[in-house]
Amino acid sequence: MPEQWTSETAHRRAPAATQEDVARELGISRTLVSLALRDRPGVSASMRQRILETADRLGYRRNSLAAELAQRQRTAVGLHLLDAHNDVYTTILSSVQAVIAPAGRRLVLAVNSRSGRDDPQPRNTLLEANVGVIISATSVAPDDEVRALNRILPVVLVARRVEGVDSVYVDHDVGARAAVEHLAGLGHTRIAHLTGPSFEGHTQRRAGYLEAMRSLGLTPEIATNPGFAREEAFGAARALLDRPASERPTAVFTHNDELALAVREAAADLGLRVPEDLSVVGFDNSRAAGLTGVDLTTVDIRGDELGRAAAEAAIRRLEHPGVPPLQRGFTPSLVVRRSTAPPRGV
Amino acid sequence: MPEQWTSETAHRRAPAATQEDVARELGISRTLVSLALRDRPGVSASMRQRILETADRLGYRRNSLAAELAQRQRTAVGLHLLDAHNDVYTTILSSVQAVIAPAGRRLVLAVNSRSGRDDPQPRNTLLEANVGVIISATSVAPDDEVRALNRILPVVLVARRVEGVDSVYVDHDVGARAAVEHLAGLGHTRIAHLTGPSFEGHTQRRAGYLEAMRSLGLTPEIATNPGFAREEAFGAARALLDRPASERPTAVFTHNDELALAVREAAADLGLRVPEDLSVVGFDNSRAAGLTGVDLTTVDIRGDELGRAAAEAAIRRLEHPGVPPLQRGFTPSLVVRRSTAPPRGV
DNA sequence: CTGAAAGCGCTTACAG
DNA sequence: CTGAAAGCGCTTACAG
Repeated sequence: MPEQWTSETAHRRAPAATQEDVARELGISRTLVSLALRDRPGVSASMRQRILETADRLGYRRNSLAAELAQRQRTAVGLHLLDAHNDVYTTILSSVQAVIAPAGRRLVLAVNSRSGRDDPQPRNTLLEANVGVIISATSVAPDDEVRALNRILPVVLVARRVEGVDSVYVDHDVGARAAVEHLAGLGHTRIAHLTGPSFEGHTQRRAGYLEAMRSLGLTPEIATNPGFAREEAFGAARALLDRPASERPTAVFTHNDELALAVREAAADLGLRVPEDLSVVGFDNSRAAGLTGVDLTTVDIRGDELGRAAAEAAIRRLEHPGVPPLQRGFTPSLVVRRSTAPPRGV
Repeated sequence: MPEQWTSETAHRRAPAATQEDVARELGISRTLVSLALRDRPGVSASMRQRILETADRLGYRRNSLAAELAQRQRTAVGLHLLDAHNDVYTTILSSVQAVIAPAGRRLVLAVNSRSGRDDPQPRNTLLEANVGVIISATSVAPDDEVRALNRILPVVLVARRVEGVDSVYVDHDVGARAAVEHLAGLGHTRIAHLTGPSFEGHTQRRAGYLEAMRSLGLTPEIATNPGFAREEAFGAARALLDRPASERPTAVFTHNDELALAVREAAADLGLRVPEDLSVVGFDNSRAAGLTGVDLTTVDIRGDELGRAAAEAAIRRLEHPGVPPLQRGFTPSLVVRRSTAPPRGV
């Protein structure tokens, strides 16, 4: 602290009171204070009462970090998010919070600095923050790395499945197939897929698309975008659509809703109407997809159930470290809204 | 830990290596290890090299919580959010992260359990998590409580101004005035305001509305919704619109974009088109407002600048505890999109 | 019921 | 350049 501030006592804060302070005030031992504050047996009712009052009067706040250190425990939950802008992650975040907070645990958050890229920093922050478990809602690391991390600190995977690691997963391929079949059922044949970067945890949607196209006897076309965020997908989306009507796909199925939003924008930019000129199906059923005026047909991964289940799995892992890995699957379902229709001339 | 897991060694994790382990391995003192690991002077180059290698080999991870305790420092940043579903908060969250993470600090997150209500838990969690500063993006507590908290632990307010407390604020009344004047300029006279619960930090928008209406010689009408979230505002929005055309407001200005979204939905439900039958102006310029198909006219509070500025203020406060309170204002600006038009018959 | 002591993983004077 | 000791705020055996 620089010398020049030393005189500004107005903004100085008194150091927080500790158990030591409470004990000294009462002329008793720290042990008693600790016990009383945590409502543990071994303190007389009257003494407990006096301790509580004094603690209150002194403005005592428990330092839960010191407590954890002393207890050789890790009670905090780390949450690793790929991208805080995508509201699927936000939904997951708040449903995780909805379970973690009432359980009296703290949530340490780490977000990748750049969407759609791997980034070692969040993981390190979480490891050093002494969390007891990491909920990972980012499918960017290879399976082996996930397993390696899981050997150091328990990991709970969200929307992804890795053998040997707690996984609250989604059958992405089932969802992708439903999307393609919906489109084909409408009469589309030129159904393109806009995908994101090829991380190991992210290939299932594309695989489902390919498989569905193949089994329907249709020719797949895949365009790849370097990231997962809407803002950086406009170019790829436009490139996909900017060609003669006879060659242009009549429907686009995207890796996630963010990319679908970009496709809608690109379509609007090219004067194509959705769904009259172009059908669009997203993935995730993010909050944005359901907005009046957006009305995006999409595959619902039930982000809030996923988040809740992940948080519960995290707490379970913390309470029973030795329990076998959880593998809990959710089946996604197609939500048909207004961004899909039969192609022109059908 | 229950007895039955004791045998499941497969899922056991070895306790993390400590500086002590590294020191023992090398037959040196902990001091040296600590110094070398933090790149401090006082260790020979060769010894430092050996320490780093050994630490690496042992999979040593610094326990930054223990380090903070020993350093009598609080380096973590707490972020208190009102509602993780509203994407203004999400925007703030990610811009805060964008500053905090590169600074090597950890972010502890606390979110109110129920939107639009006061909730003591997040504050307590943050206090016990030993954060050094709380960035508060929730205007729900009275000014005095904010000051009281600020006396215990430095607070940085987002989108709100309280004297004596670091504030990265917005002139909400200026924004409200701009919204009303825009509407009046289009020819509207029956301009209603849909507001949220009356917390002390939340009255400026309404005050700006009232003042603008008064100075334009128009009769204000205020409807109150019990919360700030879209999901719980449909009823109030519908009640506001469900009356004969001659008595119905031709324009609604809402406390935030979430409420504006609810108004749009209620309008659609009643068969009213936006903007032909009803103009809607929101507040915040959330991500949703800018989506193609939503195109909401709104007041931009520059959530990302706000978040960044708040995070910088937080770091400044941590580094220079005695510095006088920051009061940094942002002027909001109206973003005209497609949800506003002249009223029918003008 | 109450207290003295040791320890969690780390850092910081203080000696040598 | 290196190490022994004390301490951060807390908890946990262990005695009395």
